[in-house]
Amino acid sequence: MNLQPFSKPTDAELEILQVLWQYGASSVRLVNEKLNEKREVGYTTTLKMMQVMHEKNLLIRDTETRSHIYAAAIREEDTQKQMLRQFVNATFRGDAMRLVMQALGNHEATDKELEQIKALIKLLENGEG
Amino acid sequence: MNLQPFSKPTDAELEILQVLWQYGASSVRLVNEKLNEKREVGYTTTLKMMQVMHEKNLLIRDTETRSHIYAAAIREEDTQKQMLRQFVNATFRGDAMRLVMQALGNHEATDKELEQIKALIKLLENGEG
DNA sequence: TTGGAAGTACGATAATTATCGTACTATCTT
DNA sequence: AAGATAGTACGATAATTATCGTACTTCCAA
Repeated sequence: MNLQPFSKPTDAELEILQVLWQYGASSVRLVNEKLNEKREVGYTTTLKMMQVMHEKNLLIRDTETRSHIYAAAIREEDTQKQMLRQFVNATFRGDAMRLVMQALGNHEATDKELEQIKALIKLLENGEG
Repeated sequence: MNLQPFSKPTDAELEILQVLWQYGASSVRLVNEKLNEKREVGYTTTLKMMQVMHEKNLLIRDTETRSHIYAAAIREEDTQKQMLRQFVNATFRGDAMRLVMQALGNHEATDKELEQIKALIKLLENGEG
């Protein structure tokens, strides 16, 4: 599965993917509106980006209806996983644990979150070893 | 401190910063050699990059000696912190805890690392609230 | 049935990044 | 002192990304 060599989406492409992951298959119109909640960007800019992403096989689309419907061609979790790996390598010289410590240390961890982590640690401690 | 608005270094810039963080102040020659352990890159390419980074205030340099000596102008930990924040926002929609869970889940955590995390959790549980 | 609204396609362009060739300069070596 | 060596400066360029204007198309509504 997932044979293509992963090519990191750009920041702007990621913004579009986020919208599609969050709201599911959508028109350019909707994506553009969501983007504009964060920053100003022209409609045709978003359109062009999504067309290019379609060519890059980052998006699939249905052109049956007049306003074409786009969806992410890659799964959010797979993408996150790959981007995380690259990020850790590039920024933390491959030391994932340092990243975790940083993230934990800076984050205002809630009780519930700490519980989650403790549960995960337990799993890891017993688990497949 | 750190008044400038943080502008994310590019991937290639980060590679150079990594060398300088790891080996301390260095000549272009040395940086280029280290880069070439990973991928092929021409000497003048590295030189030019470092000159540009100097203009961007990412590097400082000492031009006293014939072969100029460059050093990172930004601290590794500060940079990591800021990049981590941006990465989490862009890739995990701001959910740092999801990142931690992913990183922990994918990482083969050693006993020692789990101990570290447990210690950190304890700190967070008692600590400053 | 026609005119406007909403859509797509596509080319042009600006900005940024990465790359390197070439010219110039300073330093060693013999 | 002359030539080789190692360095810097800098301009040109390719590639990529982001942005948008304009032309064309389709559909609905008056």
